[in-house]
Amino acid sequence: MSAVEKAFHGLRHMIGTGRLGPGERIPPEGELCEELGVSRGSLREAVRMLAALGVIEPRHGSGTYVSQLRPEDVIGSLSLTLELLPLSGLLEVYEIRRVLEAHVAAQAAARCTPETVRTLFSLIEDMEATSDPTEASELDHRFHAEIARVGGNPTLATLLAVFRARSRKYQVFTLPEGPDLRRKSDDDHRVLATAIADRDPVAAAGAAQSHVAQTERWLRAFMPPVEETGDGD
Amino acid sequence: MSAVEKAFHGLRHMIGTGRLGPGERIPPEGELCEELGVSRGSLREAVRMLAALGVIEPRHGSGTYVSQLRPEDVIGSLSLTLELLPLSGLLEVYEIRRVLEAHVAAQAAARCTPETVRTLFSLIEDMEATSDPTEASELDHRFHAEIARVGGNPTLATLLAVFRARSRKYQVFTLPEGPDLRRKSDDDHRVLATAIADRDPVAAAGAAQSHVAQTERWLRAFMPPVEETGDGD
DNA sequence: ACTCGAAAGTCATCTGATGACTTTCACTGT
DNA sequence: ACAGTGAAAGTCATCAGATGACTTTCGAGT
Repeated sequence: MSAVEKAFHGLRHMIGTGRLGPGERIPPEGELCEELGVSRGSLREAVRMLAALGVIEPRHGSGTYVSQLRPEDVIGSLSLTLELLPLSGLLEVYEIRRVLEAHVAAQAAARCTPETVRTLFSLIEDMEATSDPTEASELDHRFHAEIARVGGNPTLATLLAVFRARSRKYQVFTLPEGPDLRRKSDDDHRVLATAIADRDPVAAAGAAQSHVAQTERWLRAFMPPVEETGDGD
Repeated sequence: MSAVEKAFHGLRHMIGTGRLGPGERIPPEGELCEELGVSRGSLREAVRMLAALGVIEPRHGSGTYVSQLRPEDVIGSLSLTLELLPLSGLLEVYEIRRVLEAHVAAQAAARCTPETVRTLFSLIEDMEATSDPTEASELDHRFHAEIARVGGNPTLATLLAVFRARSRKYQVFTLPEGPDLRRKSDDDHRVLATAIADRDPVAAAGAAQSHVAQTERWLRAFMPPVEETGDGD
């Protein structure tokens, strides 16, 4: 086993066995180097790996701390890499997103409060009122994030936020067809918000699913022509 | 921006813009250090971060290569960290797993072939025949993996495999109640496989969902008594 | 009791040197 | 001409030492 791997697994083991708990500060570099039997350079590389994965968090001048180890912490690390995926792979992600958006919509319908309804329709009105595609995209994000929040599962809400962030990079609303797409999108939002307000989980799930499916079709339409070069390695 | 961040974002940008494509070898450390304006140590830390995230892959003596950038590549990185989550956070993950297992079961029911049916029932028979909890757990994994594979979305199959790997760490089948749990689990499997064989997506989804929910209840029952200390930061 | 500054502790970075592994290619023997 | 062998170049892996930057702590002074 290489030195970096030794340090990486050693640290992971300390956290996994509870020797280092969430939020706790880990020993300084010098001590860990001695205990793990690696140089500072190798240890630092292992620390960076765990930091990239959302497990620990170095603070310059203070020390290195274990994260809270909530699912959101480690899922957030996906946001750094998901945007590197080619569009072809992204469509598989969309199938997952479609299923999960439908689920949170149904959950939100079952749990929604009058205040939630007010918030959702307020966001819709702002969305319909603005002409700035960037602002519209931002409001769209907040609309879906609110539904996910009401759904009651922070981990799932984070996961969907990561998926959406990737989609937003495409900025479909800035295309020549943008206004048409936005009109259709706004309609979808009203149907979805109404289903939630009616506390109708089945209708909400259906509306959310077809909304995501619509976005998926747009991306398909605007993605570069399919390359039939089998992606064999 | 720190030196490591500079290198990290620089590399990520090269990959994101296509200057470095999937499978391609990236320039040697020396060149990248000069181009990015950081020392070798800082560059190596950035490389390790991207490697931990499944984006690049260093090969000793040969060079460092961009991964294929399939969704599975980056999702696989979660398997290193998901097992560090405390059980409380894991239950949120279970809700996601439940929804997605139901979806792949329905998909599998819609797409299944006679060969799939044979494979599934063969696995079930092996599962019922063995008395070794570890082997049973392994067969259970293969059973669900086969369904996910037939579901047709490799990304989703990988994601579910990661979730299951975390659950298997608990080894519920080795508990005193293990035999009872296994009997119930085996029944669930037969119901699920039958629904798939009948090409009945609705029944398959329901069976998968209740199977996961059952596992979830077992974990809840065996998890340490709930700590009511509100987890506010 | 409060403010300020020095000192200690810790992470961040750079430089240089050496080792290990892979790949390439010229050389040698058949 | 061909195959096998071994040396050499290229590349990543690791270590060691020194310096800088930032945070926290604590004591002196007001």
